[in-house]
Amino acid sequence: MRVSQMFIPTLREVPAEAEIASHKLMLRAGLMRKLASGIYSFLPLGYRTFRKVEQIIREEMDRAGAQELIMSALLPAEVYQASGRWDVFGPEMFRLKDRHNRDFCLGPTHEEIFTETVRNETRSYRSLPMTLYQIQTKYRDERRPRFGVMRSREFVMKDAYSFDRDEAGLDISYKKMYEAYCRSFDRCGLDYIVVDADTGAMGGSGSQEFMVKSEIGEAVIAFCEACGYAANDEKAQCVPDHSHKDDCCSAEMPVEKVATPDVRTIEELMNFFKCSSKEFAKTLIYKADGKIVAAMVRGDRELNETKLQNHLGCIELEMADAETVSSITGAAVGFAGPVGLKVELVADLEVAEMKNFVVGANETGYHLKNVNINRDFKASAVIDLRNIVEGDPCPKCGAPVKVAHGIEVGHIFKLGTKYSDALNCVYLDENGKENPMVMGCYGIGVNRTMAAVIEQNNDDNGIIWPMSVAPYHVTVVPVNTTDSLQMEIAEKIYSELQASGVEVILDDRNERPGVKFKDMDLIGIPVRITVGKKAGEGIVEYKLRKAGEVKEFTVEEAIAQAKKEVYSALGK
RNA sequence: CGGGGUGUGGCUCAGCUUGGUAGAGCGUCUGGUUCGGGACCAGAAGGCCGGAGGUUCGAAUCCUCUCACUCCGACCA
Repeated sequence: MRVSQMFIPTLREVPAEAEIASHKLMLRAGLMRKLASGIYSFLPLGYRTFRKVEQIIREEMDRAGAQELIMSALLPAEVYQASGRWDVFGPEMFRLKDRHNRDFCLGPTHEEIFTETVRNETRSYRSLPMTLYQIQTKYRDERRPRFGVMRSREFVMKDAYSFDRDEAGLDISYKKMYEAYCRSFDRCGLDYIVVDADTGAMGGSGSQEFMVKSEIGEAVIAFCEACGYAANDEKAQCVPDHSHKDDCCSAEMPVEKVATPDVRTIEELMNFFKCSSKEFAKTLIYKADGKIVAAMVRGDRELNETKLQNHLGCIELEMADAETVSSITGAAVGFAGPVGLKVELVADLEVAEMKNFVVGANETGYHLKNVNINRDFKASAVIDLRNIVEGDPCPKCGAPVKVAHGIEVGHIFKLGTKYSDALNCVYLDENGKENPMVMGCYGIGVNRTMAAVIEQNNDDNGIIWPMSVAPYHVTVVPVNTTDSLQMEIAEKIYSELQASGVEVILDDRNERPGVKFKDMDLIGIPVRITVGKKAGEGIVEYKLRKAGEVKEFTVEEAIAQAKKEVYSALGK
């Protein structure tokens, strides 16, 4: 295609709404435009890359034996009502009514629909195992759409569902998907890490997330370079720190009540007591499905709500409001403590290691000193409750872990029989006996994957597409379009590459060379062949977007090199 | 959902405090000079200043309401 004819509305300036590299670049390079908060249109260049990402995923799913189908985005309420998720989703779900006033929604995810479809059509053990997938648009009315296409309200997801006879079968299906995911993300040129994830309220026997390491990632991951352990922070286990065990003050001292007017936060306490935040224990009051519970972590730690939620087995967990806190503790917020508290109390492992620490006195303006677990209060459970932090010992090997942010591009999940039980999706075994199918579900965010590729592959000048997902492989840039010799050579390179199956564009715009170079760098075409001054000698310039240095080739050499470059990168 | 910020031509923004009938740069169009990293000259088009109401002789500017976008937080199968 000739650039003069193409719809590539590049921007010189960064639109004010964009914060992160991929969002800025997707707008500047003319890949997409915003329609409303969290809703985007893909323009031709962006859509080419989008389809390439999609196609890579499709090929790898097919290779793994999964079968593609497509379901409607517009779904009747009944299916979600049957699984109970019509209410669970709440305002996240886009809901609408048809002319008969029947409830519909725009599908936020499709577990129910797949389960129902398979239930209705499949009865025999002979049909299993089976994995189905679709690449389809999802709708979620996110509270806070963010970062362009990273967290949007309309997005395309590849979602796959496996149906097996038993757990052993699920393990095999799951492993195939794991491998397909690795291959997909490898082919997209992503640097990613697979982490153990929390299965949470979904139940199930295991779950992993594919994370692209990036500072802008919303997920926190802990990983160990020594043994390869990696987990989402919701899941990462914290090993208690025993280093305080042998401290000088190991003898339990008598409790002292200390007046601490207006000293509420950990920081204020540190100043008041002149000691480190490790000498305090925080008591946090939560509402778990309406029931009040207290949770304790060391003063310098953050409570991990997922861990608490899993322990309590509750659906909804939120911090209690100030009113509830004072009615439970009898004191203003900031003075809660475990001693004499009349609600269930869960303590972090570390709290059990602490001696003679400071807690709130459940009386406004007072704290208690020299408090000890078991002597002064009892916890209903002592479990891992806190967030892991950089340098904590790895739960597998003990080496210090690293903590990084990640973009979740894929999630694979062993569902077990949660949905098949709920929706009665069963098969008949050899003995004619009914068994629930054992399911797995597997998702990849296509738009998000595309954005993650940009996030990892860019510089000050723009995007640096890996060949596999570049909208075009090669761009031919005649420096001066009024020079007929330059144009002639450029046309020749263009048509020969095109004939060889290389996706090539010709920047025939009558613009100054600087404008064309800037634009081509911005849109990130991997190979640039510049036809300039030395056209008369049959010499052109050859430059890779990612490398920077310019090589001089004859026209034939340049064509051959470009073909080689493209073919080898695509594994042809 | 709580707290902040911003809405002025396609993009980036000024003007608002102290009301007087809308500006710059970039982009676009025309003509010309140019042609190796976002050129120059000349000319032109394009905005009921997010919307509604109010105050006023007069509102982009002040007041009220509302909508949208955005950031921080909470939340996130």
